[in-house]
Amino acid sequence: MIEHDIFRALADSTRRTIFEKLANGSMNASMLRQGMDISQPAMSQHLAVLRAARLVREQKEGRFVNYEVDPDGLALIAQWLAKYRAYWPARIDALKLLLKDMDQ
Amino acid sequence: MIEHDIFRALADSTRRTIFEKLANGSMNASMLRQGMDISQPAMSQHLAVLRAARLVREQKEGRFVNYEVDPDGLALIAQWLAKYRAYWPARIDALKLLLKDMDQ
DNA sequence: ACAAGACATAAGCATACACTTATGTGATTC
DNA sequence: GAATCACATAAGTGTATGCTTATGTCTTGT
Repeated sequence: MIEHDIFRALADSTRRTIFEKLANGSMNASMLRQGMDISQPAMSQHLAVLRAARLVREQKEGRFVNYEVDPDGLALIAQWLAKYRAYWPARIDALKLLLKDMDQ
Repeated sequence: MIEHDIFRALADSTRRTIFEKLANGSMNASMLRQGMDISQPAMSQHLAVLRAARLVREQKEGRFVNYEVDPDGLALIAQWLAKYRAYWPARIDALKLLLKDMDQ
């Protein structure tokens, strides 16, 4: 189940950090490691988990592998969230923000 | 970190099922167990995790404890998701629906 | 061709987690 | 007021998970 993979992938704070980094621009695994105090295999394993969850996708470039955010994963979260829209109170600032951003 | 609690809580399929049940109407723990093949302590522990993540809140009624969806948790997911709005493909129906609902 | 670099995979290990059984707590019923 | 019910908590256990070190694969540079 992809839904399970997504939430499991995001349950780890290191993977959330990696994802956030990629959201600010595509990077290869070595660049991602910079300033993260994480071994090369650990990074590779985290990226594999994020890939399985479709939160990230790879693009091989020679001996480098460029990683970028995969919109599919985010779309699936949005879909999951949309199921519960009946519970979103209109007052919540986060949602207003959301609305504003999507309006343009 | 509440963000961590939320994703960790949703990483478990049993807890997602519980949450989905509650989204269809408030229930106490015993009612939630029906048709779920889960022990009473296990249910209690799952509800504690969902509570810590602010995905669910309790309302004590005598010796019963009624559980309902807590919009705060959902709002926090929406907030998290909003950070990556640049990557949301415009085509996604779930998001369009979302937008429409929030517009009124 | 060979050395080195970028990354993936394998195997082992310590910790986290979801479950179990047992017990505790507070509210209701008889 | 004693038994029962609804639920929480404690303690123990097997499995999942995230890490490590070691090694493999493919590409690039010389």
